[in-house]
Order: sequence, then structure tokens, then C-alpha cells
Amino acid sequence: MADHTLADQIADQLRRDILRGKLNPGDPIKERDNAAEMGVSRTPMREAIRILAKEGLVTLRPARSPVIAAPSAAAIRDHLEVLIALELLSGRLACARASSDEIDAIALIHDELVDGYDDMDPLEAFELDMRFHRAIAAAAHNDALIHTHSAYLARMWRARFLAAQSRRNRERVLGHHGEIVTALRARDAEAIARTIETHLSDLMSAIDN
Amino acid sequence: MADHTLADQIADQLRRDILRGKLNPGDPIKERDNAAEMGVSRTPMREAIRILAKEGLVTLRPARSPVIAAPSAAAIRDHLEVLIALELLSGRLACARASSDEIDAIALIHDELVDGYDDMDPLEAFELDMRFHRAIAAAAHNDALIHTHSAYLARMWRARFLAAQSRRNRERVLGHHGEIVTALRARDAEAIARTIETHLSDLMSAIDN
DNA sequence: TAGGGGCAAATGGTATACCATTTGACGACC
DNA sequence: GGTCGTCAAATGGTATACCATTTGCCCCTA
Repeated sequence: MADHTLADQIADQLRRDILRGKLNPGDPIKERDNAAEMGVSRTPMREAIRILAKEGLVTLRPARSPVIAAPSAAAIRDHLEVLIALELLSGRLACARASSDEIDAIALIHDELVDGYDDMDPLEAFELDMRFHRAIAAAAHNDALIHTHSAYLARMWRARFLAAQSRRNRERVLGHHGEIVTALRARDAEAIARTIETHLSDLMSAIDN
Repeated sequence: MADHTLADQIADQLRRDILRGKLNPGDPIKERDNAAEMGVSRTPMREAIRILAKEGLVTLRPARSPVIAAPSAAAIRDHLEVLIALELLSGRLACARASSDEIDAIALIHDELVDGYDDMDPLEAFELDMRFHRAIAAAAHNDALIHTHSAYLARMWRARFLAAQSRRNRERVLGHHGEIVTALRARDAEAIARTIETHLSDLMSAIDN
């Protein structure tokens, strides 16, 4: 990140505000007011809003203020189905293409999460979780996959975060992560596929509640 | 499509020009000149360019004219890998969720393609091919999948079209499509997955040439 | 008093003017 | 004659002014 154009910076800022819950689903983003508030003109604010719209974080309505997206349960289910497919592909490709260094890095993130889970701010723990999944996608060595996967993660951030709040699944999630690392080390594509499928199916149940 | 904002119309126009080959990879899109040429101001032209950039059809360079994207062979391979995953998901979900009407509609597109293949303008035939794949995605009843799949199809339009030009694969492609329809009718998710995988792997080879 | 029409404020869409950065070429100096 | 510096043209980024549409309130009327 850290692009130098104003619009990108604004988009980053808004994204953080949305994901952190500072802005809530349904809240309008009036380009005039927001621009004034942030001390910029409407042009980059407008562009920033479009960026977030493409990412699915805000909804554009014709001749109406854009609003923070409030995805329906069905929409979240849809996204999750696609996310599972993307992560399956990530896992399979990573088994074939990841360097040992990359696998080590993934394992390291897992260790950090295991060690610190209870002491961490939930947000911090969750970001580590995201980094774990992102690192696997990166190890697949497929730029298109990295981007699309990342977009889906961002879009589901809120839903996943809320689901993760119920810590009941702690053991199970960490266990899955461990199995994923093991399968990756063994380069066992089928095992990793099975684990990922289970992992995210659990998430689907957690969200449905 | 057919949105009413100027930027969307411009984006549509440019998209067509790019996909039809009127604009070639590497060509610059100077927002000032293009805007003047189309009789609009820079603002919507700018926004249109951003839209296409998000779709991957043009590349934005800092402090430089945007250019029509010229994806590398590696990038195309990456996209195709993801596309395969998306179509596999489409096929599987369609087997579970498609209505008989939807399957009939898909079969109809297939028939049109079989009947008219030799008489058609290659472009027309190709668009029918795209409609076939899009219809399957639609039958999966997953909006996120439909959008992402559609984006990938658009991004690969050019490469797929060039690959399809070599008509050697005609029989094989139509055969695969037939098998897909059969599997769909039988609601056989495994069969459809196998066929789609084969279908697109062939495409991958065709493109690699 | 209830309903409808119209007017004003708000808001997104578009046009344009201004600024900063880059680039390429011309010219001066070594 | 070659190289480096400087300046001007080009181009994308940003700000702002203007326009069209929508919306909701208020007043007028039946």
C-alpha cells in the first residue's frame, strides 16, 4: 500500500474505518461532507469511494449517497463459497510451488498465533489469521489468485471477525492451521484440500449462527 | 449494462474497442485526448479508465499515460488457473441448484453453437461460447461467483479469442460442451468437474502455443 | 384537516481551471 | 564533439464551479 495518490490514501483510511467498525453498515458516505471533513476536494474522495465500491465495501446507488455495504446472509454465503474455492486452489498450488522458506514463514505465523492467541487483542489475532491465509495464497505464486483472494478476504473481513469473536472454535481453528502446515510440508495436495474445506465449512457454520 | 452515467458508457465503449482489437495492447489512453475525441470532459473519462483498470484491461502507471494491458504469458496462465477453479465451482453448484429451465437454456445455447458454428462470424461464435459458460455460472445461483467469473472471462477475452481462432479444436470443444450439458442433466457433479477441467486444460495448451 | 403540488435544499454527475511532475530536446560549457 | 543542465511542453492529479435530479418540507387548496 502507501500509494502516493490522495485517492488511494483516502481509500485506505476509509477501508480501515469500515473494517474496524468505526463506520457501520448502512452509514452514508456523502462525498461532499467527507471530503470537507478530511480536508480534500471531492474528486479524490469520489475516486476513493469508487475503489471501495469495486471492492464491495460500499454500495453505490444511482442518484443517492453511497452507503457502507451491509451484505445479506445469502451474499456472505456466496462469498464464502467462492473463498473456499480460491483457498483450495491456493493450497493445492502452494503444495506444488512453495519454497521451503515460504513454508517456514507460514509455519512461523502459525506459531505466533498459537503462542499469543490468548494474550492478544482479538483484532491483532485476527489479522495474524488473515496473514496466515494470505501467505498461503502468496506461496501459490499466482498473482491473479493473490489479488482475487485478497479482495474476498477484505470483503468478508467483518463477517469473519464477528464469527471469530466466539472463541469456542479456538482449538479447532488452530488445529486446522497446524494440519495445513503439516500437509504443506508433506506437499500433500489432497490432505491440504480436505483440511481447508473442513476449516472453512466450519467457518460457514459459525457465520450462519 | 446500459448504466446511465457517462463514465459507464465510456467504459463500455472502450471495453468494446479493446476486446474487438480496435485498441491494441500497449496503446496509451491519454485521458485528455480521448476525452476531447469523445466529446466529454476528463472527469468521466478518468473514471472510466479506473473502471477498466480494476477489470484488468488497462494498466495504470504512476505519472504516466494508462495503457491497454498486455498480459504476459505467465499472467494469462495465472488467470486461467483461477478461471478453472471458478468454473469448477460453477459446474458443481449448478448441478445442485440449476432449475430444469436453466439447464434447458444452457443446452439451447449449446445447440445454437453446434448448428451455426461453421456459418458464424468467429466473433459471434465466440460470444456464444462465452454465453454458454456465463449461463452455467448463472445457474450456480451465487452472485459473487457470477461477478468474479465474469470479470475473469472479460480479462481473458482476448487470449481466449485468439486461441479459439485455430479451429482445429472445434470438434473437441463442442464435444466437451455436450458432455457438460449431459452431466448437468444428470446432476453429476464429479462428471462435470472432470469435463470442465479437461476442457480448460485444453484451452491452456492452446494458449501456450 | 388531509392531500397534493411546488419550491428549496441537498447531493451526485460533469466540466473546467490550476498545479506538480515528468520527459525530451535544445543549447551551453567543458 | 560529447555531456550535462535547464527549460518548455505534455500529462496526470487536484480543486472548484456549475448543472440536473431527487427529496422532503411547507403551504395552499378542497
